[in-house]
Amino acid sequence: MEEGLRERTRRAVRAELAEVAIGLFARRGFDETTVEDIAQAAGMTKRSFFRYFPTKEDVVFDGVDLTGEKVVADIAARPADEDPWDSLRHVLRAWQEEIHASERVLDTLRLIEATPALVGRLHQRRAEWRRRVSDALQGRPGADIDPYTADLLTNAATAVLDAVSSQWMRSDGHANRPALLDRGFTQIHVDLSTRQA
Amino acid sequence: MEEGLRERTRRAVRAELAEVAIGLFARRGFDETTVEDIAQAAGMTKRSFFRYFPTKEDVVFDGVDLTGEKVVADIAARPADEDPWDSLRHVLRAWQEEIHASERVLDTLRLIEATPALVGRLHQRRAEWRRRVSDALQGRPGADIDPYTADLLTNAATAVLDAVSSQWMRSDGHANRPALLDRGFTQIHVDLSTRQA
DNA sequence: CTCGATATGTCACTTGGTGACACTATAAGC
DNA sequence: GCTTATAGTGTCACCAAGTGACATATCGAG
Repeated sequence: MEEGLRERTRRAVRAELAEVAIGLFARRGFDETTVEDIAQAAGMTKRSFFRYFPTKEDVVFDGVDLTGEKVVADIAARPADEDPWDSLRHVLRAWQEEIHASERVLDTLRLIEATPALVGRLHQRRAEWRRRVSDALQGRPGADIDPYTADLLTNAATAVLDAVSSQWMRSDGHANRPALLDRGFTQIHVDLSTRQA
Repeated sequence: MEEGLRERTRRAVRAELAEVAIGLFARRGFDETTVEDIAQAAGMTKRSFFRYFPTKEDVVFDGVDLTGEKVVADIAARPADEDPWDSLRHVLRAWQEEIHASERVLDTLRLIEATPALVGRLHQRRAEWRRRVSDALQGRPGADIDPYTADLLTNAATAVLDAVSSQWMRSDGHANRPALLDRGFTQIHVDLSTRQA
């Protein structure tokens, strides 16, 4: 039980740290804010900050986690005979609906877009995520998908995700993310025919 | 004319620096190699290294430049009434054929894949590149493409590119990049119907 | 030969990030 | 109530990536 308790308080500290950090970033900018600033504002040392987040960039992604254990698991849980493109659509749609409500996402995305280092970090995380999704697609029971096609599917899905985010920001957060996602998944088709090249 | 000359020697120095750096990275790893190591091996100071490359990461992308002014220009140069997806395919295919021959690309890609920092930097560069391509698509005379669709097209194209690279690495550089690209562009279709959501 | 631009070296500094060690508070066991 | 293990924190020293300022060397044009 101590395990759970510790985890809970740890998460609380992380959340507070993230809160404080985002605030400072929004006001002063990412590069202009030092880790020591954040730590001090949160009442701790620089060293302690790094006990909660591995890098300065990661504090931004705390709330808006795009890595999503959940997504990977959900893919695997989908009916095995479902078209993989549809599986991706369903899972990602559910995920979009979740974060659609969340406040702060818009600010966070703007911050990321305005900060090259954060763009890099985001895509780095997403690269890991994609590999796992791609594996999940291939690993489905009875799946007859070659690695190249699996990558194609996964990458195309993130292509839609990125376009959704861009459009959503263009609309100042007014656009409907799930609707945009649906539109993207409809506009893009992925053929599964392997025998071709 | 001095302009050109300076540019030429500058490029030579950059190339040498890149050569040396890649060599060290290959042997010792990216993180284990310090900028001072590189500089010293190339007969100069750490400070001078940074006069040729803005960051340690960038030295890796010197040869394999994925930013490609050229690609953007080529897009704009394509017949205005051509299907944008086909334009992308043609331009990227030509580009793939160019680098297909190039040695060192495989090593470089492996290095990138093995180094999170480089993955981040690669995608960061590519993000900038994509925005410009997307703009180019919309800017074509007579083009009736909304921003969302333009992003969708561009992102889908990079989705193919990424899948090609992955597959190519999986095959230890034996696979035919242009052929893979064609296959990807054929497997993925992008609808241009705007009126939908 | 002199002048002016450009490349380079030197030095000092900031910042992200890490390892080592000491200290404190808390919770469990006696 | 006292002891003791343990997690969280502070402190300090350190490395490496960049950056700005300034001095110096080099080299081509006049």
